[in-house]
Amino acid sequence: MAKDKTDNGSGGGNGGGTGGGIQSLDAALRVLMFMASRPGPLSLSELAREVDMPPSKVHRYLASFLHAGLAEQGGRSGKYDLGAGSIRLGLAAIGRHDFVNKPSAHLEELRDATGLTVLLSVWGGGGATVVRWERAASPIVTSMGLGTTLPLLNSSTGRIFLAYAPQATVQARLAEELAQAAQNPAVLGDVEPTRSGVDALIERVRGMGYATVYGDYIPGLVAVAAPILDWQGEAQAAITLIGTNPKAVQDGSDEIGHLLDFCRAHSFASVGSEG
Amino acid sequence: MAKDKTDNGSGGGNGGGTGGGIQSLDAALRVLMFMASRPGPLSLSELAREVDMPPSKVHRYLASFLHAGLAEQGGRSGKYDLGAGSIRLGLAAIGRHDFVNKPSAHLEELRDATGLTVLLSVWGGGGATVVRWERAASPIVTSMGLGTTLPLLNSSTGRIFLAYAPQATVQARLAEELAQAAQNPAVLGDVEPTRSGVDALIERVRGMGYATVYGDYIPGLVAVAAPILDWQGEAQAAITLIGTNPKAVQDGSDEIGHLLDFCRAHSFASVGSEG
DNA sequence: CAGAACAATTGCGTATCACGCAATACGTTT
DNA sequence: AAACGTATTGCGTGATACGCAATTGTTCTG
Repeated sequence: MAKDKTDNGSGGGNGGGTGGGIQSLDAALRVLMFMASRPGPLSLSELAREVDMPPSKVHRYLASFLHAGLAEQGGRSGKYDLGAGSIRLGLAAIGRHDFVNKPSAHLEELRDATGLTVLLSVWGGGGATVVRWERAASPIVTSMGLGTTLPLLNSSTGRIFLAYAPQATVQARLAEELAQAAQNPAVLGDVEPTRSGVDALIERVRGMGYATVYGDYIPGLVAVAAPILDWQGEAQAAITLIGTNPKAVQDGSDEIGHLLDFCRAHSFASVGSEG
Repeated sequence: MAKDKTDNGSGGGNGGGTGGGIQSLDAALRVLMFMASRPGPLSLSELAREVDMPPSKVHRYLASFLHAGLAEQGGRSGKYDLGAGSIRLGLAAIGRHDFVNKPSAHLEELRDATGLTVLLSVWGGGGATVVRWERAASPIVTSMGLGTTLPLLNSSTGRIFLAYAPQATVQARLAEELAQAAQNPAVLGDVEPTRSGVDALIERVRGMGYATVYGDYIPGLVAVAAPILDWQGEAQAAITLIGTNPKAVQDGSDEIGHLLDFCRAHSFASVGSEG
């Protein structure tokens, strides 16, 4: 009895768009992922407006996120941001990917072989993010470190993802940087801030299998980066060498040879032309 | 108004443990964070047993996680694991994390819990530099303040960086202090000013997870310091407690317990062995 | 310093929906 | 082929998440 009230078949699963999930959880996770898509903290009202939900609803989601440590609330302003729990979650997820795990154990060897600072970056959160690094002895004073997000166009690391990551992945960031570069064309020495200029850059990088910059991102520093490719030939990670001596990153240098050997050893596809 | 029927206060908010969150979301996030705490994929039944929930409940949570990309389902066995969305979320959080400002907001609590002066230092400018501090009630007159650079060998703060910062970082400073100590061996009470003496010190600090000094740097003051570690196990900052009572910094004291709790809460690696 | 304007938070009732149970589909083992 | 264990899916109902609106807290303004 009391059967006729169930006209929608909602209880528990549903046959609709989500495909068997929980509606409130889907809504909550949409809020969480939206927070991840934004560069910084958000106020409750901003967040509620952007995800098109009542503030009280979002507030209760946030209370649960706070409790789980996935989000944190900034002191005075009361703005919300991702928290330490999100970092733990992300590190756990990163730690399971062989494309990060395998190389990171050997970064030290690469540093010793080249004498340069070594970075391992992955794409996420709207940019190339440094997740491992090994410092060289030479005192490189910079604000860079673990967690740094590198630009797409004027860092060697970014250029690797530009050339070897799926277009859809980098598109949003590319549009941003192109718009920004249109106002400051000077910062991009060797690239035209246009669609065709970018295509030419991609061709150039793919042809070489690596990317170099000479003080474009940080004056006085030179860098060279190469991709770690999965079976589809897409970049899962990038390895970057950073130093001060331009000769170290010139075509055909021993350092680049070591870098390419390293990336080849940890890739499931070859960097060259054939697939 | 003021109906007396509100005995549980369940609707919307609740007055219980979570503090205003959503129960189903709390449960779902417990599942997610549990997955993060495990090294690899888990089957539905394992997961359900471990978090003590019915499998069907967990299954619906996982369906939502799948849609959000936070989890993925392994092809053959149907096991569940963290997905690309977790990486995106984590990288977004990593990019915003600040190893200085996040702990700074809670230094006051540590001071109140211990009754000691609290310092937060980072490595910069060629040495351990004090960037935050909370003065305790007892007036400790010293020439120390913001921007003070602490010695590597005979301050507890310096010893933390000696033991937990990359060798390349502290190398130059270490050479300086060793050369200086060779002329004045007296100032280093418990350490031989030799390479092997330093190695023994490092081992000692790492074994304990913290470092103490008794008036070595400033006569009449005792100090204990512990590291805040990033996910590579390297020190990003050091927290130091300073007082006058030697008993406060003796092994097993409450003050050291609070210090270690504090550092653990702000670290992404454990001080014990290494990660 | 008072008051207004705005944002964040919290009660409350009700319609909704997530939960538990049990049946089914799926895959692997004997 | 049969049997077992696991993942998945309907279903009804009681718990509960939602929207609304009152309230508190905080910042701007006169």
